[in-house]
Amino acid sequence: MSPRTEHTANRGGADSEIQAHPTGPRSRRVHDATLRATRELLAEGGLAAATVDAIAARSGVSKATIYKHWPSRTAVAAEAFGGMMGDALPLPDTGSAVGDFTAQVRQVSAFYATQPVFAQLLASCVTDPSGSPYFRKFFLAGRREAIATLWQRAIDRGEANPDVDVETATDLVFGPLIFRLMSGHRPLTPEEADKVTAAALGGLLRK
Amino acid sequence: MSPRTEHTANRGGADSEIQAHPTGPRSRRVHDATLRATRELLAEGGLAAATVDAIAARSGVSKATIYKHWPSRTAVAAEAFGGMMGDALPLPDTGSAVGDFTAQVRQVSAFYATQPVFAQLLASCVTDPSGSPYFRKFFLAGRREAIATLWQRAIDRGEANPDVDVETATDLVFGPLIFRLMSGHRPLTPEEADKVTAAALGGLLRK
DNA sequence: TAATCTGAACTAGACGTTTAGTTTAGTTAA
DNA sequence: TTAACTAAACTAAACGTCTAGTTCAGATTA
Repeated sequence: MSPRTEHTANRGGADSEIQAHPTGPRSRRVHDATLRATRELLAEGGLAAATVDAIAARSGVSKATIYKHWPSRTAVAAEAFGGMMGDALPLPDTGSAVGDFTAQVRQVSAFYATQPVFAQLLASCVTDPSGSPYFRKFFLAGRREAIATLWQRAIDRGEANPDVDVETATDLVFGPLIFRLMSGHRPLTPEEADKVTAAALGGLLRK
Repeated sequence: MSPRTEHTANRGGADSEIQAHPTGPRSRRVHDATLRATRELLAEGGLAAATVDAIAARSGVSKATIYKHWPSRTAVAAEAFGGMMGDALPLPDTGSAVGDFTAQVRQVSAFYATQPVFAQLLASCVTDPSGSPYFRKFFLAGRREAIATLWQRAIDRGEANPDVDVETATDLVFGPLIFRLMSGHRPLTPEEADKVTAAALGGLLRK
């Protein structure tokens, strides 16, 4: 079940930070219309164009109702944009850890570089913490799952260092990309992606 | 010479993205007063408290003049806060690459975790690109220099992998911290910092 | 005198809230 | 079966509040 088509209200549990919202057939239509309009606006003009007024105007859903379903503009945008990342990033299966990680980091790097909305959303979560759970659920969760799969394969093959946990491994390969994305001190080219992957896999110290 | 006490206007060159500004004795006073007031406001209430009106009111410098010296609020805040990072992060010298890097990453991690302004500034640069050069000059440059020193030592001792360039090494150790800082998916504790350092130094693959 | 700064008003735009009234889905009861 | 009812959900529009950045006449100072 994709999170994008799930409309059941959330009442506690692992995702308790995600706001509960009405769930009837009317609400489902409203929910979908809001997300669709938001995706269009994000594609056209980035996060800045997806103001709540613009979303309301285009979707035909009133502002008051939008705020019944989401806690903030950032949350709406994160849920709306979230699915696009997973769709754009197929899970590689090259037969080796080096191949798998290299391919995945290149893909993610290219996605970041060509989709400014990603950086805008991440930045928005800093000033609007209510958006963070949405960002994690609809954006990061898929990436972390993908890496977990690659990692387990590498462990099974005896290629991965079992002293490293998968969370640390994930952050080690994606962290540098995020850093560059945010501060802009280095480009996000495929060559740079490969250098990061090689350094992460091989380590900084001499063997 | 510290960047914080440098008041010469910038006319082209490596920092050409930094805006030129008036340089006489009056301007120097104005410049300093603005930065001092901004630092106070940042310390008291984070970036949100350092509005341009508040900076003008506290410093006695008018808004119009502030905008003669900096291109945006983000730029003022980045220059104002920049120096505090270097001051808080002494360069370690433990005698080994593992020791040096572990110490430095722990320090930086603690700084990020306790200084919300850092994340706020980084986020602000995404929506206000004119702030990025200031952030890089007054924030990142010092960190990159520090790592360059540690890295050169490690190379000289034969500990570091010479196939990795210092830029990649820097991003590999700090990237994961930045990533966690922005998305909040993992805490920035000393234990986590050590795990990141160990993974970065040793690599993800089995030896 | 000529560059620089002040002060204050002004523009433009956003978020999120509120209010008053309407629509809908579903349930009860005749 | 069908009519009436109810509670939840939605709409529309205005409102309050905040902020970044601009403009300009006049005072200050190097």
